[in-house]
Amino acid sequence: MKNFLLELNPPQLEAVTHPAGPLMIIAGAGSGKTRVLTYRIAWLIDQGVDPFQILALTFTNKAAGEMRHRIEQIIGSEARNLWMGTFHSVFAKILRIDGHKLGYQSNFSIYDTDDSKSLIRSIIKEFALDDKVYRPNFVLNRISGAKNGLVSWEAYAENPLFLEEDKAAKMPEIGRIYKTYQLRCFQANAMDFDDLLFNTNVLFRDHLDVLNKYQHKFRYVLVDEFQDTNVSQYNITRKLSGVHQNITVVGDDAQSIYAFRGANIQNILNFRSDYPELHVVKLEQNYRSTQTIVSAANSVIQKNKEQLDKRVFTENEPGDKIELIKAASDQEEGRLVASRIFDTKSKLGVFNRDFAILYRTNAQSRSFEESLRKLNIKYRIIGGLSFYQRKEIKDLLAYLRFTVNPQDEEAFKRIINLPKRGIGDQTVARIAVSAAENNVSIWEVVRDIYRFVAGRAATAIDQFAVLIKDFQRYLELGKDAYEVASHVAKTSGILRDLYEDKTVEGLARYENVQELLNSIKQFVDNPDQEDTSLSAFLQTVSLLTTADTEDEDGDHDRVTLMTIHGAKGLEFPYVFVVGMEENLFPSQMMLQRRADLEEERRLFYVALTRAEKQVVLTFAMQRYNYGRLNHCEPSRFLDEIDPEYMRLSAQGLSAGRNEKSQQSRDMFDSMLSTRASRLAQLTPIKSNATPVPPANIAKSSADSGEFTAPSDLKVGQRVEHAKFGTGLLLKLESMGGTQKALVRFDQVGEKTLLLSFAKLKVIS
DNA sequence: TCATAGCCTTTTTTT
DNA sequence: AAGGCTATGA
Repeated sequence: MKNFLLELNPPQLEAVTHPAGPLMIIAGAGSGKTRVLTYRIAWLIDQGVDPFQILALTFTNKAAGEMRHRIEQIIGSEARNLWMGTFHSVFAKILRIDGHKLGYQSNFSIYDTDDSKSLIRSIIKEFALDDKVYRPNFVLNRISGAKNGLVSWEAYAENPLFLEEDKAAKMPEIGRIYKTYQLRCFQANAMDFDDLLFNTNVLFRDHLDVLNKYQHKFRYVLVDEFQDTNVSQYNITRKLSGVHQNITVVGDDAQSIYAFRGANIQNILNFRSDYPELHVVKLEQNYRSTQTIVSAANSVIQKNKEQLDKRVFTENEPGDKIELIKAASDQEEGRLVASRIFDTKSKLGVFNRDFAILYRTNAQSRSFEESLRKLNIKYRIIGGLSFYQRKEIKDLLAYLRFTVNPQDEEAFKRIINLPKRGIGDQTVARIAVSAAENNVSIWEVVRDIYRFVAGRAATAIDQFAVLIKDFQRYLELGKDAYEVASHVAKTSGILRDLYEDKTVEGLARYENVQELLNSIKQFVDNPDQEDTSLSAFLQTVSLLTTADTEDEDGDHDRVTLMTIHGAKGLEFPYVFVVGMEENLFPSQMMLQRRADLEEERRLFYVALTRAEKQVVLTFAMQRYNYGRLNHCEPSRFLDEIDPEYMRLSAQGLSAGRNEKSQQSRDMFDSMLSTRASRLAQLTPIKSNATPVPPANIAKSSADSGEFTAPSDLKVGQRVEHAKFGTGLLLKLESMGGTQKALVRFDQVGEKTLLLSFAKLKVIS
């Protein structure tokens, strides 16, 4: 143990060996945060703390696994007894044990976003509301936001602010939808992601014996990525550490990128007032990146108003400048990045695994996949449409879910007519009515269908019921997850249906199901896995994080492709941050509010600071989006990097063989020179420079952060749009912070424009 | 009553 | 580009 401590610098050592009481570690990018957290846990155990008494909450399950592994190397196999995992997985476990006090059974289902959305959609339909006004996505976000802020449906219905906002957004029924949604989840013995945290809060609030149990169990509570916790999560940790007060949080306000999920920078500030005895340690030395990268990242993040006082520095070598590459299209962007990786590999003798391509949206991965494949460069994609989101996988999982928890309404809807057994919407609706009339669950109707419904459809339903009862018998016999799952796959007809589909896609789907069965087998055969029940497997699957997905084969030498969100906590020698275009990064949706722009900037900061040796930024002039070719402008963030640390690359010039490419070359040249002069005009950023308001969005009204339309825009005016020409403004509409204008254009007819006031000019 | 073709809308990040 | 919804035909 002692030897390990020798490797640490003074603030790191201070953090690791802080004896007891509340501790906050403000850890700048690349300052050895994970190492400190790991050593601190090892140190605690070395000091005689029982691993059973330590709870560590991490951001991904993979991070937890790796940390556990490293601790094991330091102090031995005792480390297995640590409680470690994501908030969601740890508290799902606790709810399985104690959730019955809230009326849930321990086999409760976990609804994913699709399930939630589908339930919301059916409630909207049942209420005979217009789903164009009540957009399921919006409603779900609203409910999720309430739950993450610990607002119950009861409280929501009484809150004048929410009611006011909903009325203004023309959605006065959201409170009623929220209530029904919660009741339906409860009846289905299901919790969504937010419920796992919300219900833990309720459990700890209403059942002090339970709270007491865990308060005494966990003498030490540690929270990683604290800047990304929301109120609901914060409240749980605060309660848990209420007795011993031994809470350690590690975070960096500059890397807070989950406000859209309810994360609250304010938590860091609240923390100080909640724990007057708080000890604060700042880790400011960056061991990861070159001086250039650290300085460039600092020059960007300094534009944010909202941040703690901190000075990240490094003693590493200066390193290469940040390169900016311009591409004609998204396809060329892919080619340039791929060939750049190819060249760097052969020139410097580095490996695929030394490169990461980071983008803002998952959809951007395509062009890079194609060009990497062409050059025979192996890659892995993290996130995106993951394995577990594929239809055939979700279908089988729905069968398994329904077998474990026959109250699961969403799983039922998914499988009742799959494979096709002639049970349509009408029949399902009739079952639902029957269930409601007799005040029993849907499963109770299905399992005794002849008692409730007679007729042709009843036979088909009875067959379905017999099938499920057979699956349930397997569970009762104590078969493990693999035995049940392979039986279900064979007997349900899913596998047979896919087998008969001889198309390429059908074959792939068949293999996917086989692969799922393989992974269940692995789960069951894992010696570390104590609980090999189907229920345990389902829980693990539904709480997997994107970073948790394993490499398919043992080949680790791959270029990594992922969103910047997915790159949190990771590092790579060479990082490409691609798609540096206005409205893509920063995202169009985020530009409405000042606070959100700051979050996008933090995201850019995270992207830059992933790199050890070099950053390459790229942008395209044209990009396919929603099946359309769009013209793009370079991102404002490019202007925010101190030009001292940047270099424009001449790459992207395809050799001019004809007039057309000569033309585009000229355009590119002039582009480069205006770009260069714009960069040169920027004076280096001083430490307390005031943020420059973005020029091309409407001015925010003071600091309220609300978007306001120019006041001179009125219905009936003639307006001009850069793309669509002139027209007549028919209607102005504001909904939930989203502003719309309906314009009848002379040339192209009526169009609804989103947030495009800046591009609308009044001409009469 | 059900299945399918074509129309229409969406429009970020993740547990 | 993809998924949901509606109209149409079986």
